[in-house]
Amino acid sequence: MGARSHVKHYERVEKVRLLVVDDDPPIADLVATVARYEGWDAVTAYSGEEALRQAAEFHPDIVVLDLMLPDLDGFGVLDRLRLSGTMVPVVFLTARDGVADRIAGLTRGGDDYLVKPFAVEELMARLRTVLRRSAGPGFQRSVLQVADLTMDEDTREVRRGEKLLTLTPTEYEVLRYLMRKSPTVLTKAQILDHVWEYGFGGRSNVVELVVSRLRRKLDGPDEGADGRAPLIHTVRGVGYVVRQVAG
Amino acid sequence: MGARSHVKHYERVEKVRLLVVDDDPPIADLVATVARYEGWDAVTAYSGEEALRQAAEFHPDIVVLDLMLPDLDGFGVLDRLRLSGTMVPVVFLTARDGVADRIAGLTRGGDDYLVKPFAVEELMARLRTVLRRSAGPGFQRSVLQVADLTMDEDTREVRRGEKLLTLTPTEYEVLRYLMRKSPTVLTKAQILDHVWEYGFGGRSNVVELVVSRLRRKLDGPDEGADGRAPLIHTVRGVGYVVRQVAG
DNA sequence: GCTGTCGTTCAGCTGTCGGTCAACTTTCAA
DNA sequence: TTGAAAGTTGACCGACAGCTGAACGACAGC
Repeated sequence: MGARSHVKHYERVEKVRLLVVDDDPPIADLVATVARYEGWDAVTAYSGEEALRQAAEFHPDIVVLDLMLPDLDGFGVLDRLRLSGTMVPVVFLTARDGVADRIAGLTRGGDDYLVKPFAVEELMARLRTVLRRSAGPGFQRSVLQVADLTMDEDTREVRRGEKLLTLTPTEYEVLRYLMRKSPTVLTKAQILDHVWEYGFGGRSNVVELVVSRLRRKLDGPDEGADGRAPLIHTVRGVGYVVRQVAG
Repeated sequence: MGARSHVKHYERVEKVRLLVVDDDPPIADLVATVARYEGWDAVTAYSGEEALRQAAEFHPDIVVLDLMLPDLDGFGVLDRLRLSGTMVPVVFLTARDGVADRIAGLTRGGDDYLVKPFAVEELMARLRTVLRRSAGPGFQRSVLQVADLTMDEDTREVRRGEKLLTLTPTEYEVLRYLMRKSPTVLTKAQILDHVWEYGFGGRSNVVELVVSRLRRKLDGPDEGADGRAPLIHTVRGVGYVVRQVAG
């Protein structure tokens, strides 16, 4: 990745060790693959017992834990993890209309949760946040910056120069992904795969549409007067990229 | 958290050392996790004997002590702690309809108590208060401030500018949590998990409702005349945040 | 026991968001 | 030069998150 020098947050020296627990192998593998692609060490477990074994052997820094497991459920796994003395932070996965009430309480200790189906970038962002927070007090803010465009991932403030921008959730996610990968060119398929929930059927011009709306907010509605130099560039036949100069 | 300069209270240089004693591991771990999340050093003990051992080794600055313990009960632990000469402050945990009267005498020395089930923010607030008090006479007031909104955690006075506001307990807790974490955006789940008692099932629009009432009290009922610039902002799809400028 | 306060549930309303569609523009190759 | 493919954007609308009035039950103070 190399081009991450613009990401001014706490960077671990050693690889992050991630344990993914989900009884649905494709999901577990998807998450593990994305994490490895980010440079992390990732292992998977498809059951509660396997998860406990892996946790004991692998000593993960963070765990992604599905609540719905064949043998021991997510809460059981968590209890036994805690009983064994480990304080490893956990991000839970849960079905949308599943046990909504049982979700209450999951964000108390700095852990977090996500409903399925989730978007991969969303999950990775939560994992990074939880890791940063659990790294101790005085942890660094995570601020992405490209040219005069800044994004504070804690306050969700996005600024072009001094001007504060108001982005919708989707716009925010797309821009974050583009900024994080800047100055790499991303295909529309990549953006779709990372920002939208896995299993999103509609393949249309959603990405183009969101980019269009983003450009208007970033550069100003009027090209001439208020307009600044565009930051999101189209690479025809390939995709989009955020960087200062045209490419 | 870097951006906590608006919290004008006594800040320790070294980490606070907390010992949590509860025979229910999930509860003890919950408290320990939250404390670590706040940047404290925390250890747990699941029995009276273990508590005494930990106290001798770990030299905590403060102790959270459940009264109901398998071997030695909370009073016993306290007695032996005091016999060993330590004056470490203690915050007791007790069942709701437990021995409320016997507790009363215990809170003399600057100690405090809380009935189970409690809300984690409530517990952390008490711990901070007790710590501040035990830091000696002439301890600093803890006053939270965001823009012209101030909250005195000792007197529970909340002011918008000069105007004194009257908040209900729940409103006070929600606002305190929001102010303490300002300018970070908090999800409704986080607020629910931290301000309400653990084990609170009600997964509804309580948070929205409290925020709605808070806004009316903070900004004035009438948007135009008496109305001030809103301080609590909705971040659609995410949660709420308290800060001066719109986000 | 009565009364007022507080917290919660419920339900209706409203505005926002995100997606589809289609018309329009730009780019590029033949 | 011209046509097709790729990209852009305006118009539209269904779904739903969030807001709030109303009502109710629990509880504390008198």
